[in-house]
Amino acid sequence: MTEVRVLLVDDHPVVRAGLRAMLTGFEGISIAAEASDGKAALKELARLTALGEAPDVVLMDLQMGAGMDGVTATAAIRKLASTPPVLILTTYDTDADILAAVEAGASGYMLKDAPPEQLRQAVLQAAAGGTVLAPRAAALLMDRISNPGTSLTQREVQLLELLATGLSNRAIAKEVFISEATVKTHLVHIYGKLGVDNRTAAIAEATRRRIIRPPGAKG
Amino acid sequence: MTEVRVLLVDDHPVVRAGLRAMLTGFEGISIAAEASDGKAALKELARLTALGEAPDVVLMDLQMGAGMDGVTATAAIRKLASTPPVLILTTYDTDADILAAVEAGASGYMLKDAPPEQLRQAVLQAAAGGTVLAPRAAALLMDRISNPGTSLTQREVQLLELLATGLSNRAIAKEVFISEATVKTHLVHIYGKLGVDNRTAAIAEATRRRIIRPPGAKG
DNA sequence: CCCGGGATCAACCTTTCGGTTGATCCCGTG
DNA sequence: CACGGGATCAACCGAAAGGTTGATCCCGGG
Repeated sequence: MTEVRVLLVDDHPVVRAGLRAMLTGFEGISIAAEASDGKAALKELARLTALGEAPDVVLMDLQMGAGMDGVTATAAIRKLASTPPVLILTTYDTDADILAAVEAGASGYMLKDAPPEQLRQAVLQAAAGGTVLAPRAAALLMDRISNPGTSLTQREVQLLELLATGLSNRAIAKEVFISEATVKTHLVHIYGKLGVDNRTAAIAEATRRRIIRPPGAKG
Repeated sequence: MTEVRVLLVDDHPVVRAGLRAMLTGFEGISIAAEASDGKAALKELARLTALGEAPDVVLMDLQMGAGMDGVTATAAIRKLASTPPVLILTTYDTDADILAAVEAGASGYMLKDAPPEQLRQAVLQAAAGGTVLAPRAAALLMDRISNPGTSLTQREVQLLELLATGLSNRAIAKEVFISEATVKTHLVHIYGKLGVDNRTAAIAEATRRRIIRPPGAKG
């Protein structure tokens, strides 16, 4: 196996062209196939595997407008019998994105504005079975294990995200199938951890700390 | 005119590589230079013009993490003595993005997920002095001229910005030296114009429309 | 000169939110 | 098994926000 074969997954033709041009320009890296969303990626993966040409690494965008999103696709890929490493390549470095990706079983997390050389290293490392994280992603995970007391739980982050979309407590409750009382309890905890005393301040602070994406940002 | 010469402006190396690969693959289009932000674009423009090799069109991303943003850069370019057409190429089709771009003097507005052929047409048309708008952009502008009554006043935008920082009505009142009652009146007007019914939704909607910056965004 | 829109404020009422207390359930760790 | 943390819910209260009505002032355009 001389070459590292990559399966590109991104919904933007421009980005795919860029990654293709960039990666094929490197020694020892080639593009096995491309897909515009998660579902297509799974199909491509099956096709390549059947041909005995399974890719050595999947390069996956998290934000995809239509079709299956990156997290879902990553989780699905990791459940297959033969699972190539999935390297996440995304625009944002928010806590929620990073956590979701790692939880879904991604082998790495890189930002799209990374320099080409870093991207090359990441692809090779991931293909070799290694883990590669962008500095912020690594820092977040370290922080998460060192002092989990001050950091938000997954549930809290989830509610925070819904909060930022402008939903009321009641609407949030319906959205996640819990009671309004529980939503309020979570919010009080969130306010305490963030050091604020109302929902708008919580959104501002969480956005500043990059715990959530800016309200209205596409995902 | 033998070749349409393009100045690429985008902060992501991957996207630049994609556009370069895509555009240079077309007959009659070539890349004059590239820049990673607005300031660098102005510098490149000056350099190329001094060499007598001014580009025929500037292909500009609106969202750029660091440095001068696309709107500012577009406005700056349109103020020069010799102004090449600026074609906006962005990820989002939000109201304020489009409006801001057109206001800044852009000749066109395309989305990054447009098919390559559409992109080629757009570049050629813009270079020829024409106007080219993505369907949604065109629709928005039509709608905007037909009923302009829904736009926010300066005062309302100012209060929205304070709102997004997490301040209470009382705190906002103190901040701008008006009564809490007046703040509430303004907020009711804002909610009506944005089509929402609470402050967090107003922040989300205003952020989505790019009426205000995301809470906690870098200054 | 009158009209409209923007900004300002008050009074009033309803709904939502913030905060507390206390409780149950589940799960993983020591 | 006991303990703690996370998630769940209820009841309660005061504070804040949402919504309405009505009013004054200023300014610019028909």
